[in-house]
Amino acid sequence: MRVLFMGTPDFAVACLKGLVEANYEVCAVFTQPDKPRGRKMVMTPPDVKVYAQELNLPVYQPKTLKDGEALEIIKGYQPDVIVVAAYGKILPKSIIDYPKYGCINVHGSILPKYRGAAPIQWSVINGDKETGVTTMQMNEGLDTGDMLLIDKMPIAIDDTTESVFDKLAVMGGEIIVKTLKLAEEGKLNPIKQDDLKSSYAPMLDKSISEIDFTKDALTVHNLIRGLYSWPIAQTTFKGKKLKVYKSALSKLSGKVGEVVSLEPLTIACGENAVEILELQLEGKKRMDYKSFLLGHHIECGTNILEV
RNA sequence: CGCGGAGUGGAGCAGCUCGGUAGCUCGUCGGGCUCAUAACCCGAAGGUCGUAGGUUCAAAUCCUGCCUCCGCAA
Repeated sequence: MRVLFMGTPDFAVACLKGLVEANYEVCAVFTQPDKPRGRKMVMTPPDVKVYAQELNLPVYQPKTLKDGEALEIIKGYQPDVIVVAAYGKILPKSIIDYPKYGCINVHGSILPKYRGAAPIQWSVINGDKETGVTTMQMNEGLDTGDMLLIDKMPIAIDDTTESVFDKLAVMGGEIIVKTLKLAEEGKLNPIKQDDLKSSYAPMLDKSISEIDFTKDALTVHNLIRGLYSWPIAQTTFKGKKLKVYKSALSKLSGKVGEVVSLEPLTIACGENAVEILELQLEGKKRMDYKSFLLGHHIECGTNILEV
């Protein structure tokens, strides 16, 4: 089975890796164009490109798939199936319909929940106890294709978006191989998505990263771990941005924003409190709460929102 | 040249405005107290103050270049 792969970030790398290690013939890889990143705007290639080049696979980074050019390239490889994982571009019908087995997408949620760009992030932010990966037969809609296989896993209270990503990526690499195998054997059983149960998980942006301590501790904690490792939940301390990298739930309580313990640093929320374990003040390095307290002697009872 | 913050013993910070031989909290090491301790008491080690120059009798502190880290913006 000739596979053409499309994907961009590390999540997609795991899928590609799964295919390669299962000895599928990956004929070519499509990924997003290199983009400038970081403070110095250095052009950085997507993770998938780096990995594909290690394997000496041909890599294509078209700006768009909508002109006929991409389709021509694809036709040149005559793939039996196109596997898409976190590619970040909409595929036109002409491409979706081209391969014998169509286009199969690996999605980081239990569809139809969390269609869209950031399913994993939102499942953590919302405090879901379970998530998973779904493979689907792509159609023209946004993650609306018929579901092929689903694999589930629990989300622990101390999981972060990053840790869930890692686990789901591995599962993604496995489920896509299973899916292709069943496809070849004609044993797939596509199931229509129930649109009424669907939800949308839009790309994250920094506008939601401000911590609202009036919410209950669990909500705050979910935001912190859901935004890890990007864009990181934040609050304000002495007029400067304070990013919170890691937190845990505390049984203590107090007025909103009040420091109720220093061991560890614990801030009261609308209900209960969160332990702030790792943080970073604007202009400073990321550090644990202990180091932070050495340089900023804060006392119990201080309202962190008012200093 | 996108905007801004920062580089001070192992860690986190103060000192820099008003130049004059380095301080705080913690850690480390030694000793003491204690049934015991991450608690307490006494003592010790450890710093070319990012780097290269300049001004000066004298610079962590003022001026200039460079390096590195970080926040914002992209």
